[in-house]
Amino acid sequence: MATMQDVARRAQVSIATVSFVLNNTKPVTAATRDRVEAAMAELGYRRNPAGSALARGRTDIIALLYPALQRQLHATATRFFTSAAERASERGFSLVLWPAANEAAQIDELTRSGLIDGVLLMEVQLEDARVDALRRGSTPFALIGRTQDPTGLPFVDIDFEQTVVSAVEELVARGHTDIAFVYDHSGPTTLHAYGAIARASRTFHDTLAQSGLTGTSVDCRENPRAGRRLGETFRDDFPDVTAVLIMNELASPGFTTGLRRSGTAVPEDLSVLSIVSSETVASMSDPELTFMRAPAVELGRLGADAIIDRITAPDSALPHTLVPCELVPGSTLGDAPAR
Amino acid sequence: MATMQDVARRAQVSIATVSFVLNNTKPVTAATRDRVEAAMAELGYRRNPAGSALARGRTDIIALLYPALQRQLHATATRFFTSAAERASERGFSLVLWPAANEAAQIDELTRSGLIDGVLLMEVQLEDARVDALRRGSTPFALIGRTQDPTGLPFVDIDFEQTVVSAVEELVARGHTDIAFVYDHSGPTTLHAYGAIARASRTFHDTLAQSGLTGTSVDCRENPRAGRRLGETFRDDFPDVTAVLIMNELASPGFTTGLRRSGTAVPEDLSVLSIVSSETVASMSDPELTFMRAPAVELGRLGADAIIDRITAPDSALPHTLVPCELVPGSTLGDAPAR
DNA sequence: TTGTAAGCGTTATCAA
DNA sequence: TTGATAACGCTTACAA
Repeated sequence: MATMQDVARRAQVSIATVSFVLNNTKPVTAATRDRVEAAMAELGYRRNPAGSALARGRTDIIALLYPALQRQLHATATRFFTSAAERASERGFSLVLWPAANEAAQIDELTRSGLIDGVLLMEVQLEDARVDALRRGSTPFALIGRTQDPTGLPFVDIDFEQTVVSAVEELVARGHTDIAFVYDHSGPTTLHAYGAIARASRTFHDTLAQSGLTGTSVDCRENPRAGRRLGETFRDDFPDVTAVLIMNELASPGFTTGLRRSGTAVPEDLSVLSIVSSETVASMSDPELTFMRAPAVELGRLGADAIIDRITAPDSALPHTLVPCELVPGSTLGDAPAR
Repeated sequence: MATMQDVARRAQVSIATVSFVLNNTKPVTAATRDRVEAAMAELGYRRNPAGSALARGRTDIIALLYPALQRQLHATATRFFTSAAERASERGFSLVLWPAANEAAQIDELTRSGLIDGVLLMEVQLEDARVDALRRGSTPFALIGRTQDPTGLPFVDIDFEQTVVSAVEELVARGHTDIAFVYDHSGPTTLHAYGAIARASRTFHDTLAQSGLTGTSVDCRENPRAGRRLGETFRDDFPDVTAVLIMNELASPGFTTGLRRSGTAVPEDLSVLSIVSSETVASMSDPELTFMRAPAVELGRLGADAIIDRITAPDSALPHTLVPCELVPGSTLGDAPAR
């Protein structure tokens, strides 16, 4: 493994000069530059990141923290990741998924180690101990998601409010007046405390209230079987509901299965609109779900930009970016049945 | 951020002594050890990995290379990852998902950088340029998967041969004599050249041949819609087939949907057995798929052990471990219809 | 424009 | 049992 010293020797220059051409950090005559580059090529030289990190105090590595060990890494989340990684790479950083760092203590550990330059946090909860840990520390960070009060925090997030408003408007425009909102109500081990759920749910009720309507909240765990069970008894349990907003990607295909099995016609008897979902899962359902696509690719890019900006320009304005989901037509949305 | 020097000063010992207690690398009197540990605690000292890496020439970081930027990170793959990460952490290593290193050149880049101690490779193809690159280099590596001829390579993999044999036996025992095997035949951008497909397909035909039967290969892209289209015309296109072995997790729920839509009763008219799949996806199907579960958790652990053994004991025997999938009952397997 | 040399934080050898 | 000290590979004033 060739070192800078080797390159310098071969190019007959000092080690400093090699560094200058490698990093474009000082002007170098074309001739010397050529010699150095030739030497690097011949030796197959690669900068040793450990040495570089030690000298610069930076590693150009960003950790994406996702509770993958506890929660399932679902289709949408993986898109965030790949998109963010791609963007980071464009900007000269490596973004890696760090699975073993999802409690406050582990975050302390990771950030104080100096191994990484910044942290991108996913699956943020309304009250999130990890965010507190990051705040206390000095490692730059950004959130994909938001806490209860994200003032003073750099974040990018899905615009759940706007998404739900659009979704409800869509349903109301089609004449629906009795609408249910399905999501996982269970404790903080799943989505309960996640900002996503909290914001969407509140907006759902607020928006309906403004139209003089009231909505129903329905609980459903995040797996296809729970969705199916819900679907099977839905008509009996909620006879007046004509449209369902479901924010539970994993349960959604099961839900339509359950409806079909119990003889509930979709969308004739019941419209279903899945929000914050993806093509892959929506097309597993029968009929294919009309859904609102999570802007995973865009948010991934924005998230990467957010954390990299924090690192490279700590004084820049904090990003507070919200991106709504976009409606993708399917076969589960219809007009309210006549009464 | 406290350094060793700070700790040494505070504990009134030399920096070397601090290193000895930190790494348990030389005997130290209980008294001094206590002083040092106290100092570390008081200062909240953490070892700086960059310095350590530079001095030791090791980082204790393992990169899991998965073509996540090209292929979708599916449910089963994420289980591999989380399981491997957990095991690595138990053994004192960090295993991170490295998205931007899936071509030979990038692998050179990554391994020569010295940033990581080892590489765990997923989605291995029969002829895999990445494996060649790793062979040429000196970075320890292990495969989750196999090339055409894996002799001399450390690997753990699904026992596709055994899995398919069991699957076929199951179907034959139920009287099926006309069996189709569904998978994605398309080019190397998807599974085509992956060992998984090649091995399973060959075994499928061999096993049937031994029973004096012949099987049919059927092409289907890896997405739910392709599965559905296939299902919709399956009866017409393959009127004699009574059982389907499908190795295409993403397409499988769509396939049952297509069958149902075209009036093909499962399992009365057609049995379906999905191999190398997972609970999550199998239960999205209606009826729920009988499937053979990919041993993701076990293989993840074994993969982590494999690469860590290569790093810590380069002379140990090369692992050649195969683990078959296990049958999980569902509702899509039945006896062959009487003729 | 290029070179010298002092760090960056650890590890590990060699003495004491 | 402990302490000096020379690496490890790179960056970056400061000098020339």
